Amino acid sequence: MNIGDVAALSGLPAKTIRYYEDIGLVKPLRSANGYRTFRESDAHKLAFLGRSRALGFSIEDCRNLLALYEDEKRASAEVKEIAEQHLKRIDEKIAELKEMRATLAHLVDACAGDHRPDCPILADLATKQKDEEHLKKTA
Amino acid sequence: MNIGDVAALSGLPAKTIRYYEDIGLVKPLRSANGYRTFRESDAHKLAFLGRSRALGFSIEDCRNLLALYEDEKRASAEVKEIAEQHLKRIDEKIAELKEMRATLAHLVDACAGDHRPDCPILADLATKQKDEEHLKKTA
DNA sequence: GTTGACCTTCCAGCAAGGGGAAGCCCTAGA
DNA sequence: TCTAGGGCTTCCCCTTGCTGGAAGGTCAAC
Repeated sequence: MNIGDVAALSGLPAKTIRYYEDIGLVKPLRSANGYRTFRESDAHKLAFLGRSRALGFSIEDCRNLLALYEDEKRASAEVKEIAEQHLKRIDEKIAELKEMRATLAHLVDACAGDHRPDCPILADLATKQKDEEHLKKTA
Repeated sequence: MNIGDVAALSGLPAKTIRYYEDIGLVKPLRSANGYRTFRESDAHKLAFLGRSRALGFSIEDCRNLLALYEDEKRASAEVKEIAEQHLKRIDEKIAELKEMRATLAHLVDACAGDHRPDCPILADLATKQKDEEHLKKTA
């Protein structure tokens, strides 16, 4: 298989596949003309990577997951550990975004959004920075 | 004020402040020895930027917000528009993360996490990529 | 033989800074 | 007066995970 074929199969852009070779995630063979030649197992790995990435795993996580996947003697605990860590990071990110969202929604609500210059959003952005310290100190 | 002072005031690292000057967000003066000299208004802007960034606005959003902030004749509608767009992006991101989270939590739950190699997480990562297409085609 | 679709490598860049080197500047203390 | 230290400067590379483009080789079809 050439890179185009495996790209179509895995759903990954050819550029991404070359990059994955670059960083050692896959090791396709080369044919006489210099083209990359992918085996079934390479296509399989790439699909695995695509799926892992889609779940938000970092490249380093993917590398570890792939190694575990290929290790017949792995302990599922190792896989679970990686997944749980990632789950935790996702939860943290969600919490962070929700907090932003709450503040922002509040401000958007308070803003008239008309032709006048008065704007609670700008007022908040302009004043909070010192008030926060103030509040902490005086609280 | 030197950069260290304004860094302490705004809570931004000196590196970040230099970067913000680089990309034209602030324009501190220079004293004879080459040191940056920040006015009150610069400190104010930097705090504004810090707060905007903390709410997740992109640098370009920040640039626009800052311009509106300084424009006495702005329409609050313009500010609101930027904030609403950002709110929308946050909501999309949260939705995306929640979907990842759901899948991942499901898999983690199903995994024994012991010394045995059998692992639903790996099984899922290994098979979903083609099944998905399959499902779409055969559905 | 010549298009046009592939494929190759390399270089540059995105966001939004962080790390660290090499080298001024300024002040305080012995 | 010298020296140590801390702060400041510029510069360039590193990060994550790719993406785009330029310059050029290859291959199958017409």
